[in-house]
Amino acid sequence: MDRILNTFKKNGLKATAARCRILQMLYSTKKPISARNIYKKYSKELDLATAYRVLKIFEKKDIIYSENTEGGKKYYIAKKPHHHITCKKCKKVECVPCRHNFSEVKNFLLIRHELSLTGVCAKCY
Amino acid sequence: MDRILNTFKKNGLKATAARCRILQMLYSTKKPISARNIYKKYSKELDLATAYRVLKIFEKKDIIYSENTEGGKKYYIAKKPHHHITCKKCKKVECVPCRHNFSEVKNFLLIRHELSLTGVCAKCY
DNA sequence: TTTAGTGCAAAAACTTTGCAATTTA
DNA sequence: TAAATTGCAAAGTTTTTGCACTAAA
Repeated sequence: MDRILNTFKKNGLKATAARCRILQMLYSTKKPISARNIYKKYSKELDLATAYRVLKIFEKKDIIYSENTEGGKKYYIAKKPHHHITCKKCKKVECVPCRHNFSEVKNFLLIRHELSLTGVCAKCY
Repeated sequence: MDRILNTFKKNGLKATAARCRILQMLYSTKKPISARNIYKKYSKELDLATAYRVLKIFEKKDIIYSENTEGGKKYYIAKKPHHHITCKKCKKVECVPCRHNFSEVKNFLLIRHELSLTGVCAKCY
């Protein structure tokens, strides 16, 4: 909880109930999650528009990361840079460490890279 | 044009006007493009729903590839595996060859990977 | 008490679907 | 001519926005 409040203070964000809930949830799952899924979990205490707004500002402050998926944008916490692989059958998501260095992209200064991996997990194979 | 008709024949697809237009367009740009953008270009001769349907079936047949972006799904032709980098300022899109081998993902059989790169191009820097 | 954040409702943007009419092979 | 494809209209999803109200600092 301190960690969360610190994050807000460091980033000049007011510590509101909505923000606490959302960041807490992201910390606890670590898997990428959509605004709608967060909203579903807290539909009584949280508006969907607020979820979208909070996630957007967290990303802008580099508190969380995002990736664009089939079902829309998903957000997640990342201690170390990593990516996700989704099992095509059971939809399980696992983290994959990022081993790549993209500084070599010609004529571009790289700002961010987003890698989306799809496969079949050992169980489903 | 022969190339296009051949592609349809090879994949058991009827050669309709809509499909020809769309595949032609993808061949000529090679940049990722959305259903809506294709529709805009041909709004008189092509329905938006058809564009979505055609693109979906092309992808299923591995005639084209897709990536999920900020503004929704985009499709493109790829001779060799490659990715795209978008300039954050001018939105220009360039192709980046794919140099990566992801066979090493633990406990997963990899089916596809999608890499999205964002940076600032030399002109805008 | 001032400013930033939220809820609600409406709308914009993206995507899918059913069905009748049309087109292709 | 039979089967696949399309256009149209409607609806389902995802995301954004304006505005009045509320809560945090």
